[in-house]
Amino acid sequence: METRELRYFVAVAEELHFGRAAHRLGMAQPPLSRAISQLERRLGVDLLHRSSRSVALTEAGAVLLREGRAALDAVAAAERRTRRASENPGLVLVSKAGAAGELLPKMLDAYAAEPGAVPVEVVLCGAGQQEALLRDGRADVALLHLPFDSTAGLDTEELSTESQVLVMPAGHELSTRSSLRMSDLADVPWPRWPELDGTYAPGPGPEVHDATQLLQLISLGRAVTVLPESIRTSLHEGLTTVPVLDAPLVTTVIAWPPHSRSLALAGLIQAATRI
Amino acid sequence: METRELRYFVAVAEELHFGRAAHRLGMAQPPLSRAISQLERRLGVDLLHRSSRSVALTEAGAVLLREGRAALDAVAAAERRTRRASENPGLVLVSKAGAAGELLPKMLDAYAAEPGAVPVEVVLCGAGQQEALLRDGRADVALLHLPFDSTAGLDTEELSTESQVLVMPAGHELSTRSSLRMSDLADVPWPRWPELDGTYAPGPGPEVHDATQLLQLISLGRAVTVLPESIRTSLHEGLTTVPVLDAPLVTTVIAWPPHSRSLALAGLIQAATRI
DNA sequence: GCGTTTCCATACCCCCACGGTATCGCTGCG
DNA sequence: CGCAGCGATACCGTGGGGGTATGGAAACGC
Repeated sequence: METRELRYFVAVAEELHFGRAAHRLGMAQPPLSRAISQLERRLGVDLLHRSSRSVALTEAGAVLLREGRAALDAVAAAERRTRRASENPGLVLVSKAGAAGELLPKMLDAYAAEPGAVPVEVVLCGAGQQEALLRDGRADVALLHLPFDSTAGLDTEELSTESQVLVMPAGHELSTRSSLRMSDLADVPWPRWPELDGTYAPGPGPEVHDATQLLQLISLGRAVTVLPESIRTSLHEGLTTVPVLDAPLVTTVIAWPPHSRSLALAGLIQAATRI
Repeated sequence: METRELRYFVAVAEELHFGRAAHRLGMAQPPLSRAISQLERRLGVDLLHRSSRSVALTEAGAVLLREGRAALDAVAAAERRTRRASENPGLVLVSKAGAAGELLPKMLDAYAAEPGAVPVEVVLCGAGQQEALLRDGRADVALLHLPFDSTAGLDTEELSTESQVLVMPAGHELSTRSSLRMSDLADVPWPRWPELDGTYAPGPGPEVHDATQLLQLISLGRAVTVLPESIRTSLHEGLTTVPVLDAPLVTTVIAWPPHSRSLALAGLIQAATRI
């Protein structure tokens, strides 16, 4: 199967419309129709139920859509990483903006001090995007925070585990407590983070899209939230924290695509786990 | 990048010889040379150091070899799974021969009792092959045993954790002990399992390639070994076990490729975790 | 109910890119 | 210095991928 065929099929399967898919692919509709039927004939599998009015996926077609997307991602990642490897011998590390605390600089310093260390470019992105960046080859390695991020399909090493604290303005009614439980926070509206598609789920809390914005909202008394305790080192005045005893523990892991353990990456991982 | 180009490059990168690579690909050498230089020109990256006498990978070439293999695997898996989905709506589960104990039949029964369950084909294979079967699409889901198997690049759910026991013939000198420590076994020669390539590492222990063979060797007094305690339910007479207190705990997990969570697979995973 | 619109499939043509053969040019070796 | 080995280049033929025009079936409007 050629990637061209996969691209064609994925386009048709997503649009469920040969005309639109052909337009998206920058080609005419008839060759696209032919390409898909050839693919079906070569696989010996019906991928689409067609009537002259509508197109629908068969069971097998749904499988090929899922698997084909992953395969196309893998090909794109191969190309991107190859290009990056030639123009820049370094690594690209991705982390959530504002979430890395002191671990990240320590790790980078420790790695930079090693013989044979390569430059590490740090990319900060929104929550939930790290996986996509790793999968399609724009990044080599990521810092993830369990249990929030998923490590599906990645190799990982645990770096640290920490408890969580409630972050609030200094004058907040809960700021005098020495510790809290989740039940104390039952009726607090949580800030809402964007979904993968960039939209927000409905709810009472304020919409936020990065940690800076969140901390500013907290300063203004418009929000409170529970964050890993390492956030305390980067809080400005006017904010205070109280431990939340039964909040889930947050584990920071370093994660990378399983097949891509280059020498440089192995060094960085090793440096990270030694901290 | 087309898969054809990737196949060509991988062949050349593995052979480091255009003539042999072309032969392996069933084509003549000149079009292969051209295809590779075109690929290099299109990527804008030198993949190979060539002299008229020898070929060597550049840094970027090494990256493309790694990533390209993974991408080709993904494409092959997409094709295989699609074909399987059309001719057979079931799932293929792979487990190490003799390692699944009672968990596997329980799991299959629990799943089969569910509404909408599909047939599950069980494939038993040698140690360390499950990952390859999952990666290239010949299987949908696997039972793995940590810490022996690696779950790199897979999604997993823990099913059970058990301690390990020493398995030996009934008359063995250690069989009268109520428990053991690893230090008691320091000078016991371990049976040797095949490596990924099918060869055996040198060493004093007997060579084995499946659990049946191993148990027979133990019956004959030619070997002893440490196995998860669930093995006890399937031991025939003449073999006995003693707990090894400080042997690593064995966790059985169910594992699947991260992007392939079909409805049927989700059902099987759920049934498995409920046990 | 018939024209119209909206799709996907078919028919036909063209061109390019892929693969083949022949050959060159470089290099290490006897 | 000649030869053998190997990759690159030159040139050619063909198959297949893409284009346009058109067919044909199904939903929709009046």
